[in-house]
Amino acid sequence: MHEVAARAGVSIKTVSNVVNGYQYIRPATKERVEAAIADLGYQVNISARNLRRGRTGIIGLAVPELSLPYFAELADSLIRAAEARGLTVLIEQTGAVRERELEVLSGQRRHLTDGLIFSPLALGPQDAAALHVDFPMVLLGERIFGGPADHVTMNNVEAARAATQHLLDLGRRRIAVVGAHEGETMGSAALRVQGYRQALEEAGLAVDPALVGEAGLWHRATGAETMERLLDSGVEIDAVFGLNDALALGALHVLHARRIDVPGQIAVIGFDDIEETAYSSPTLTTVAPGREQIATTAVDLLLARIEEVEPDAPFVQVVTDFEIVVRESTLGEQAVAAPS
Amino acid sequence: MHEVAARAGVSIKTVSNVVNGYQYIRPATKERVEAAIADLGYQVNISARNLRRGRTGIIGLAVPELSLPYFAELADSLIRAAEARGLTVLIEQTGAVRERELEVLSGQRRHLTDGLIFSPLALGPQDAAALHVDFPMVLLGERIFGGPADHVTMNNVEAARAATQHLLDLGRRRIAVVGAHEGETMGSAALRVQGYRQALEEAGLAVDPALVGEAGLWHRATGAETMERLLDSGVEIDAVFGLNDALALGALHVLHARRIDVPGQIAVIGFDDIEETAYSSPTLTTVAPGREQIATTAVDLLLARIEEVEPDAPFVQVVTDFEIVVRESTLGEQAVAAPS
DNA sequence: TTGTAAGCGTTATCAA
DNA sequence: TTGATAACGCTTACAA
Repeated sequence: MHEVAARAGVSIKTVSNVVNGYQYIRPATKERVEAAIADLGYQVNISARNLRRGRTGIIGLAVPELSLPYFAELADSLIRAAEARGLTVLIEQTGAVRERELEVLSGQRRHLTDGLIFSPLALGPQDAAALHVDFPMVLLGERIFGGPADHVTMNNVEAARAATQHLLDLGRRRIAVVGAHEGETMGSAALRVQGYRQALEEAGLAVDPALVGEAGLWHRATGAETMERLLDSGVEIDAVFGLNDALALGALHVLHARRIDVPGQIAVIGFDDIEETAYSSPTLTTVAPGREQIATTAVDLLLARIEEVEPDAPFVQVVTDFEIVVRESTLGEQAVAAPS
Repeated sequence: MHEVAARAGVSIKTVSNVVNGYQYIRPATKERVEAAIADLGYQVNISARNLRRGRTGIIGLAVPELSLPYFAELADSLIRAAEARGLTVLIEQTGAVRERELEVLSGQRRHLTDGLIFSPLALGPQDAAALHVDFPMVLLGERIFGGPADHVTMNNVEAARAATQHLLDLGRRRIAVVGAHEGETMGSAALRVQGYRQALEEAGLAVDPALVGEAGLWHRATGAETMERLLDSGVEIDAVFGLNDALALGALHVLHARRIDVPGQIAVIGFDDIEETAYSSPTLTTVAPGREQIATTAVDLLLARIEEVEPDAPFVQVVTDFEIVVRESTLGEQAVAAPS
């Protein structure tokens, strides 16, 4: 910057002003400075700017793992939303491990970022205190209620109720769940099972515990295992509600391997609307949670906190929309137009 | 840091020494400083350190998009590898758009990072000059040859030859390709088609141009479209080589929709070994490129450049191993043990 | 409209 | 083994 100033015959302050688009600069001066910048190929040193400004323009994104398609697609949307607002995203993977999720809240990386978008999966009620952080943070997902931070979530209960209702409307009565977390009272699993129960009760059906399959991790592999356990138990099943798409796709895999017709014998619905669901065989009916809306809302909320638009605004909870996307796994192959 | 120094009764230099694990500190002094750090909950200011050290501890990762499972899984591995070496990863999405790929090489973000791992998809021979950058960079993929940077790649020709050979070994003779890029002479598409041709020629078979299906983007949707075009053309086909898994899965989707038995009528093989291939119906035979090896190699190469272990070391090209993973889409359902 | 000078929180140099 | 002091490159009062 000194070199640029010398070459343009001005002070470094003026160079700084030009670089930062300060208004009151004589056009001639500005031109000279810009010429000097171009000649020397000067670029501002971001570290120095960060130090002085106390901001980095980077926001952290903490997710379980990018190899889970839902989080990969979410990260994609968040990166785009952040970029549109001049922010860069630093991704941290927690592996859904409690210790790592706690680290995210206190770690060194927080000094590198202006704020954090955090999708916790392992934190429990006992960790509520750790969420009282002194930096801007937006929580994603359903893990925390009344949390001490802005929070973007969807109406899980209602969405799960609608998904179950969709199966009931098709005449299914023996609807199994894949992915329940026994003993949990908060988090996506608990809420979605709650919606499932509600729908059944409203239809005047009892909830058969034998139909509720546990799966700790929500991966394809655990979905497959749970589906096998359910089938092996001999319980009667005419539909499956996978609490996320990965679980549902794992279940679909097992049903295919056992030559069980989907949706003829068993209809399947998932949750998340990851891209893969439009291409599986059969294609998977699922709940679309409005990923873009979640991403832009989260970034906007975080940016408002970072810029202290309203310093003492109370923490908000934004509930996003959802939609049931009907595909072959519940309606059959004739009824749904193939994509592509 | 000043406060810590005051509390411990030492100079800030000593605090700095303790923080950085400098060797020659009297244990008593060290203890006092550490106590003061704990009391005050002090944490070093990374921006200041970056400014002074001229390094940020962040490396950039530029990929087309995270919603493509291959790149999501690659990013996952790279983030883990970087973390194990004390580095943080900043992800940039280029959307496989040439302008954005060029931006990555010159953009402001480069000042935020110590180096770049770059997986270009759109740059062509005319952009070779832009790759002469003055910061540490490691290239991934097959887009550039003799590039002016370290380069991690796999033997695409050989891998594609092996994939085609696998189909030939099964007795298939009318092997279609999905994903070719006409007119291109470098890049994964060209190399993989080359391997395909080699295998056919070695088997004494002619290459039928009608069997080579174009697909610009390597997504499920384009794979589906290309498969439909091939089928509609009426050309005889008994096997399909998807140049990546997304294309192959898109093709699989169309074959399923048209009630064409896989692998009975048409066998299918993909390329990349994304997780989804182990759960599709049928599961997909594919080429596994050794993702972990690619990730750790890339990070190690980059770190060596950043740390200038050997300042003038010539650029290296590391060729990673591959393996054919045989699943139902070529062998049938009886022959392969199901996962889970 | 532009310049001067202070200071952001570290680390590096060199002396003690 | 430790301390004083000078950078690192920028932004920002404040002054001119």
